[in-house]
Amino acid sequence: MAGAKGEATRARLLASAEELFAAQGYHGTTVSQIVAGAGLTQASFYLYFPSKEELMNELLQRFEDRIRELGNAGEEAGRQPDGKLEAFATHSMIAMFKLLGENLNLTKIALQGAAGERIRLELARGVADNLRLNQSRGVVSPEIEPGLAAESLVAAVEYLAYRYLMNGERSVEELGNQAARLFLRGILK
Amino acid sequence: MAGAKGEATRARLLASAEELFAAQGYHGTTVSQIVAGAGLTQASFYLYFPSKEELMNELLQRFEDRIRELGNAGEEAGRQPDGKLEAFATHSMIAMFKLLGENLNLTKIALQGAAGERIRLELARGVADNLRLNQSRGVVSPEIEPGLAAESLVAAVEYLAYRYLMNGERSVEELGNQAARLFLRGILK
Amino acid sequence: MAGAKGEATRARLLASAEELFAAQGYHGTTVSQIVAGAGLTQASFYLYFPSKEELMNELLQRFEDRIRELGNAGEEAGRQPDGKLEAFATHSMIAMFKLLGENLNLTKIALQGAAGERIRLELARGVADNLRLNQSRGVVSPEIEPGLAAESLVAAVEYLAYRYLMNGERSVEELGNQAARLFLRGILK
Amino acid sequence: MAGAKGEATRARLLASAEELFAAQGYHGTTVSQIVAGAGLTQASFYLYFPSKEELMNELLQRFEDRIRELGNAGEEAGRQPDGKLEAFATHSMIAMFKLLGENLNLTKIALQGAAGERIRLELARGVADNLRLNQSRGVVSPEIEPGLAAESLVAAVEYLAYRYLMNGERSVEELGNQAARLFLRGILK
DNA sequence: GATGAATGAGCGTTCATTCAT
DNA sequence: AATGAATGAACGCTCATTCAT
Repeated sequence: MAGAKGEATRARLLASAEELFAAQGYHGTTVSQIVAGAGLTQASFYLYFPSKEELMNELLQRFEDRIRELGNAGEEAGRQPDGKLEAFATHSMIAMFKLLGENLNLTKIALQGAAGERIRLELARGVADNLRLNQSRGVVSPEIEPGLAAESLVAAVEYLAYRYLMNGERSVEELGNQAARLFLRGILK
Repeated sequence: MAGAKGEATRARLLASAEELFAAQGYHGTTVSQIVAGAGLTQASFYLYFPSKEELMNELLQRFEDRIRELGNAGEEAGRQPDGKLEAFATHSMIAMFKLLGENLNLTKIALQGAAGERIRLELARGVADNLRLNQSRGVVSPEIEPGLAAESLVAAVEYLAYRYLMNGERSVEELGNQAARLFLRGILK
Repeated sequence: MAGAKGEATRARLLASAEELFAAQGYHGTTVSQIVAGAGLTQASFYLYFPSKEELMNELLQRFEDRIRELGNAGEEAGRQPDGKLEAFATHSMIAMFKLLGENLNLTKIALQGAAGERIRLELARGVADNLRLNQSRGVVSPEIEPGLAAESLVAAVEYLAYRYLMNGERSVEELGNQAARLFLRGILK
Repeated sequence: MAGAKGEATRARLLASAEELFAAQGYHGTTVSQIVAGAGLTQASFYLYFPSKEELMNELLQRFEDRIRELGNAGEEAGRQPDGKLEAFATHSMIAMFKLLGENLNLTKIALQGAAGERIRLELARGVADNLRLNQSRGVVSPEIEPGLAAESLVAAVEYLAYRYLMNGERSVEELGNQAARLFLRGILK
C-alpha cells in the first residue's frame, strides 16, 4: 500500500488551499499560506502539484465533476412523465442546495473567477431545458423566458446557499422549500 | 480653479482601476497596470491615493453611495398608497437594473470581495422592508419569507445585469419586466 | 539630459555581470551577485533588464558586433593585391589579439555556451576565405585545408589571448608575431 | 562478487552525468536530471556519491588519469633517438585525437571549468618538453617558443576534436595528418 | 539496493511603496 | 503635477541534500 502518507499530505494541501482560495481568492492566497495550513514547507508543495495554478484547476475540476453528476441526476428525474412539477422542483432545489452546501468553499472559488461563468451557465442550462420541456407540456407559463428564469434561479440558489448554509442558519430543506415556492408561484397572494 | 488637471488625472486613475479590478480582481491587479491604463508612472499614483487599498475603498464607497440613493428613492416610492404593486415592482426593478448597468464594473468589484456581502444585504434590506409592508397590506403572500425572497431577488438581478447588460444582449427594460414578472407571479401557468 | 544616472547604473550592471559570467559561467552566476557587484538591490536589476537571460544576450550581442567589425576590416585588408602575406597575416593576428584582449571577459563568456560555436565559426570563416584566396594565388600550400587551418588558428588565438593577456604576461604584439610565425612557417627548421 | 549491481548503477550515474555536464555545464545540470538519465530516484544518488560536486571531481579525475597515460606514452616515444620527427608527430597527434575522441564529453567538461586550465597546461607541457628536446637536436626552429607553440597546438587539437569527431565528419587519422602537417610545416607554400 | 517524503536555502522575479529632483 | 531611480519584502518555484523505511 505504497503512498498512503503521500495521499494524506496531498489531501491536506487541497483542503488548506480550498479554504484559503474561498476566503481570499486565488491571487490573494499564497503558496506559503497553503503549506502553512497543511503543516508543511514550501518545497513540499511541489512534490504534489506542479504549480499553484494546477492545484486551483484540480479544485475547479472536482467541482465541475460534481455539478455534472447533479445535472445528470436531474435530467433523469425531469423526464418522468406525470405532472407533479412542484414536488419535483422542490426535490431538485433541495438537491442543489445539498450539493452546494457540501462544497461551499468550492462553490465560492468556482464562481468567483473566469471559470465561474462557464460553471454557472452549465448549471443553468439543465434548469432551462427542464423549463422548456414543461412549457411545451403546458405546465409552465409561456410568458416565461426559460433562459432568464433558469439563470435567476441558479444565481439565487447559489447566494442563498452561501449565505445560510455556511453559518448553519437554515437547513437545506428549508431553503429548498422556500426557493421552490418562490420561483414556482411568485410572491403575490 | 487650481487642480483641474489633477482632478482629471485622478479620475483617469479611478477609471483605470475600476476596469482592472473588475476584470482581474483586487489582488490580481497591480499598481503598475493601473497607472499604465492612466498613462502615468508608478510614483504618480501616490500623489492621488495613499495606497492601492485606499483606491479600492474609494471605489467601493462610491458604489455604496449610489446604492443608498436608489434605496432612498425606492422607499419613498414604496410608501405610495394605492395597490398597484405590479407597476411599482416593475419600475423598481428597472431602476435597479439601470443603476447596476451604469456601474457594471463597480458591481462586479463590490460583489467579489468581503465588502460584497455588506452591500448585497443593504440592497436586499430595502426590498425586504417593502415586501413586509405589502404583506401587512395583504398584497404579498404570507407564506413568503421577506428576507429570503429579497435576497433571492437581489442575487438574481445582479447576475442578470452582469450577464446581459455587459454585452448589450438585453435592455434594462426587458430585464426589468421579466424579473418583475418572474418574482411576482412565479413560473407556473 | 535625462537618464544619465540610469545609464551609469546600467553600465555598472553590465560590467558586473560580464566579470561574473566570465568567472563562473551563466548558470553559476546569480542575479544577487550581479547587483552586489554593482552596489544595488535585486529589484533594481529589473529596472534595466527584463531578465538575467536578456542581459546575457546583450553581452553576447555586443561581442558579436565587435567580431563583425573585425571581420569587415580584415576583409578589406585581405583584398589588397600584393603578395606580402606575412606582413598582412601578422597584422591581422595582432588585430585579433587586440580585439580579444580588449574583451577578454566577453570572449570567455561568448565561447563557453551554445553561442560559442556560432561565434567561433564566424571568426574562422573570414580566415578561411582568406586562405582560399591565397591558395588560388599560389601563396598558400595547396595541401592545406582552409577550413581546418582557420579553425585551428582561431582556437589557438583564443586560448593564447586568454592565457597571456589576462595576466599581462605577454603583449598583443608578441603574441601576434609568434602566432603568425607559427602558422605561416610551422615549427620545423 | 557482492556489489555487481551497485557497480552498474554507479556507472549509469557517471555516464548520465557525463553527458549532461558536457551538454549543459556543471551548474546547468541538476541532480534530478542525472538520476532521471540513470533511471533512479534522487535519494539513490547519494548512495553512490556524497555530492554532485564529488561526482564531478571523479569525472575530472578519470580524465586527468587518461591524459597522464597519454603523456607517459608520448614521453617514451619522444625519447626514441632517430630523427623521424614528422612521423612521430603525426603519430602523436593521432593518439591525442583518439584519446579526446574517446572522451569527448569528458573533454568538454574538463575544459569548461576552472579545472580546464590545469588540464590544458598538463597536456601542453608534454608537447613543449618534446619541442625543446628537438630544438636542442636542431630539428625544430630556434625561433619557436616551445610553450606558446605547444599551447597553440593543444588548443587547436581540442577544438578540432570536438568540432569534427562529435559528428563523425572526420576521422582521427585525417585530423592527425592535417594537424601535424599544419603545425610542422606551416601554411605557406 | 532503493525509495517516498520531506526540507532549508536560495533561485529569478514582482510587488507596493518612497524620495530626490 | 509628474518623474526616474531605488528599495524591502515577498512572491512562486527549484535546488542539493537527508532520513526513515
